[in-house]
Amino acid sequence: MLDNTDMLILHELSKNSRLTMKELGEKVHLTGPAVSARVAKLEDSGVIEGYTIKVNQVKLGNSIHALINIYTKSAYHVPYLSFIKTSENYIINNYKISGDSCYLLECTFPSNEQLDEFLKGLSHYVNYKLSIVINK
Amino acid sequence: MLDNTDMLILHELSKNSRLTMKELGEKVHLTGPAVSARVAKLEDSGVIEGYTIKVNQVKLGNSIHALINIYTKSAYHVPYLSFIKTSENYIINNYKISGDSCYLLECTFPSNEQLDEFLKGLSHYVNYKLSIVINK
DNA sequence: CTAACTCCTTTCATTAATAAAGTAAAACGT
DNA sequence: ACGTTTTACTTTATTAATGAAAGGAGTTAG
Repeated sequence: MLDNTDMLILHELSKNSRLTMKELGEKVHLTGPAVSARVAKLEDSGVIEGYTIKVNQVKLGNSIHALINIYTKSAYHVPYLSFIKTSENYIINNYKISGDSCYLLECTFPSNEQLDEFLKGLSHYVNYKLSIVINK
Repeated sequence: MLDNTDMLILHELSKNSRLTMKELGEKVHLTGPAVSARVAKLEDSGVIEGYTIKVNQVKLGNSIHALINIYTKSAYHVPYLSFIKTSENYIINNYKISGDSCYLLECTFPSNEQLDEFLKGLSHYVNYKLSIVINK
């Protein structure tokens, strides 16, 4: 399915997805058109889901990175799920998980005020346990 | 510092970081060179930290997405940190966090065998609580 | 009022992307 | 074993984007 060259391509594009096909080709020892065809295949097969940027949230003013374990009070999760949709700008990920809690919610906030506001709303729907990311 | 156009640029590049400057310019109502200069500024200021791809880990054969709460036995974290460096291929993120546990470790594995192997090694250095991502 | 600065557009030369054609090797069926 | 098809690549040529340079409009400061 995927050979070593494909893995190299994924590795290089993970490091820099704005490489030109020519540059990428040089890194994996192929010509531009050849590597371009491989990348198109990786896109079509869904291995490459998209191209994106890493944004420094702190420089955007979002200095608080929070991980919130969610414990739904009832088996009915819809109220929680629609609540976090209304706060989409803060949400990075919402993982449904096995184990202790039902979800792990990853968010960023500009300050404790917005975090507090968010938690106030959240507490209407679920119980939670808050962790703050200190590093990495 | 950042105006509305910059935010639009970040939004569009988050959706697709391989847009040409011309295409990006059309989306934010600027010419190619103008938007190119703004993007260069965002890079220089560190707001844009890099360009990357979203890879479908399942299609890569990594069907298990694990979140592991780490409880270090001693205050000395180095053995744990060097252990996860030896298993770098599985690791996505290692967050140092406040709250109950010391770290939240995010990893992917091809199968339970590799996960089991990893946990066996991990248990020499720390206590842990394992969660598996079911969705999103 | 002018000078300096910022932010943009336009133009143009350079460079990359893309489509098309051709080649070589591998896989397939008979 | 043979010809056919497929796959993966290179080369070439056209089209399109990038990037540098020049210039203009609006803003700020002296």
